[in-house]
Amino acid sequence: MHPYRTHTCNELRKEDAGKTVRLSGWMFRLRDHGGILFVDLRDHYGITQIVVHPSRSFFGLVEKAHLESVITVTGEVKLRDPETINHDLPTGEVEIEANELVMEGVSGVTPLYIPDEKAEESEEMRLKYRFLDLRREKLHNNIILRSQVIRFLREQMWAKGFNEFQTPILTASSPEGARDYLVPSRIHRGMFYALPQAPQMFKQLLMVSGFDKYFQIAPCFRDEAARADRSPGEFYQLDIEMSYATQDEIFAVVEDVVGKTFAKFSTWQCNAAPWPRIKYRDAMMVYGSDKPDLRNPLKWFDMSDFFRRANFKAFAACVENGGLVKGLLVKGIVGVEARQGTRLHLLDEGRRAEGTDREVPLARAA
RNA sequence: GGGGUGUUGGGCCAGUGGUCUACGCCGCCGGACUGUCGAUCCGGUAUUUCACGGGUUCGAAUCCCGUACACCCCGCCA
Repeated sequence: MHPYRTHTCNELRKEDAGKTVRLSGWMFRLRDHGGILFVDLRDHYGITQIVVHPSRSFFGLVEKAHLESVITVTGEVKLRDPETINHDLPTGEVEIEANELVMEGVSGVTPLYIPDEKAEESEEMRLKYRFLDLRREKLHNNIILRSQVIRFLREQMWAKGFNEFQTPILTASSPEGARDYLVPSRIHRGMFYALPQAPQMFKQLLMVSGFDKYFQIAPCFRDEAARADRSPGEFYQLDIEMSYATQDEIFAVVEDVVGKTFAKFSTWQCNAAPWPRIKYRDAMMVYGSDKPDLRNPLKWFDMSDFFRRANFKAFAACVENGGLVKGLLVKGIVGVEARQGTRLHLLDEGRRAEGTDREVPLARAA
């Protein structure tokens, strides 16, 4: 018999009843009834209930063990009585009656309580004990999701005939917008490598060498400040390059790959291809941004004609000098004081993360 | 770089200048219990202490100033 396991913790079903099996995993939960112990044994795949009877030599060992200790259990797969079936577990129709038990790794009391999925420890605590936080189902699944998304992106790009290339990490600074990360060189004293902000130069080198269609899940490094939705330092992007392609052909590839990826991994609604196309000038005029968030219902209206004739010289002068005066239509604020300089907090229907509501001027000159 | 908010026992948090010898939940420890699955029930637990330093006050977790750290926003991010 394999020294650690014959099955994973998400494998055994009622058809396996009667088999002698061996499982290894973490003690996720312990229910101590004095005369009988129930251990929820957890591994990457799932949870299986282990039953320990008081006649077993290791009964006391399990009873006193801290959660998250790692054990190997050998025993018989037993059908559960109908009234004790746990319908929340795929393995809930069976349990393992432990006959042998090896304590592989004794755990101390963990600073995070792993079974509590609703816990909201500070970011500092969760990062300090990252190896514990990642044991929790939600974060564990996030890591798996990322793996699957990246695999799916690769499969689609390969299927479309793109070649995947790696490009150097230690390189020279290129004239892009962000600050570079620098790595001191031992060979060239006093000199530094820069980490690539994007694979731009290498990608172009490959294209002029005739490789026709390129993609990379490209690591990018930019030494810029973090944000709530933006980790500092590094990120990965699906980088695509095509030869002899029209703009619409490139859009079609992106719409297909990104659309299918969201359809496969997300329950969020994604536009069917072709996606709405917004000209740069229109985006800037209507949304004030070249990357507008279309969930935000507020649009800028051109009020230049009105203010040209209005009695407010600052705005009228702006229009006379070729500028624009624009306004937002904000409903439900009648009675709110709107003297010059007042700004409104627009909560945007609660979509934004807490504390990130933005201040928007009622009117502005541009 | 600028601004805002916050920091309370192992974790999450409550806490109007005196009723704080600081509440609750979780954890943890001890006890009971042979069918639970967030087990249950009983009892206990935590440098008289509220990030640190100083100040106001008869009296500070609570008010003021400074420092440190954290988070968020702006700047920044082709």
